[in-house]
Amino acid sequence: MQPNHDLIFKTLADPSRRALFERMCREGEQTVGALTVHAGISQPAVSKHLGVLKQAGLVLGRQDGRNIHYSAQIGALSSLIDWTNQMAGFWENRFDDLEDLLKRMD
Amino acid sequence: MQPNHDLIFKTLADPSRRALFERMCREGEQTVGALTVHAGISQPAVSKHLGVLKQAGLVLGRQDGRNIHYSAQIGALSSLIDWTNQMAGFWENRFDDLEDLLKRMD
DNA sequence: CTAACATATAGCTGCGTAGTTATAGATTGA
DNA sequence: TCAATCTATAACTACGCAGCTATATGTTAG
Repeated sequence: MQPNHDLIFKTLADPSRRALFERMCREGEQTVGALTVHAGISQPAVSKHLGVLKQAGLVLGRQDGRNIHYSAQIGALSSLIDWTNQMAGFWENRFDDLEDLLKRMD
Repeated sequence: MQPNHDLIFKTLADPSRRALFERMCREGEQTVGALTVHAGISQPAVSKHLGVLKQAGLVLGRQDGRNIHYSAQIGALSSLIDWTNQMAGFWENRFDDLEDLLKRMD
């Protein structure tokens, strides 16, 4: 699990892509066709977005005949959570340092 | 606190911008000049990024003479945390539903 | 085998934006 | 007031990429 924060952020920065991911989180496995119906964009556009999501590890495809069922891989969000926690950690450490400094100034 | 997920994701999707934000989280208030030294891009580019970060509420500027000290507003990340929790929530609910279904099938 | 269906790829177009240099605006010190 | 310093804005360029249509690939049904 490298810190591929860039890939995750860039992938989720697109609204269409985020909507696709959200739908899969809400409703589980979905075929490309089903996703296309609600996406408001063309099927090729959906396919391309799914490719990007897959590349980022956010989604997995399971072939079933001529359908492919895509599902959200919630674990891929850990990268996001890690980054956020890291930022919050830095934030707190700075206050801890300040506190220490103030204590030493008694 | 609207769900301006789009703004937050788009803002943090840029590596230069994320690096600036990270640095402010790590080291607290920084002047534009100090940030520019480590950013690897020109001062105008840094200024523009700071403008975008500010617009997204991720950063705040405090004027001090001819310097402006920018600081990370860690609270703005709550939008990100909310979204992640929401996704995880959907995920879990789907398993709960499945569990219920299986129970009713006894 | 063939037609119909499901998804992916190719090729193109337009827009958004990150970067640049040049310059303006603002603030301080002499 | 003038020069130096710090930051922001203007104007431009280049590139990435999201969207489209058309078509290829793959799969099942008949």
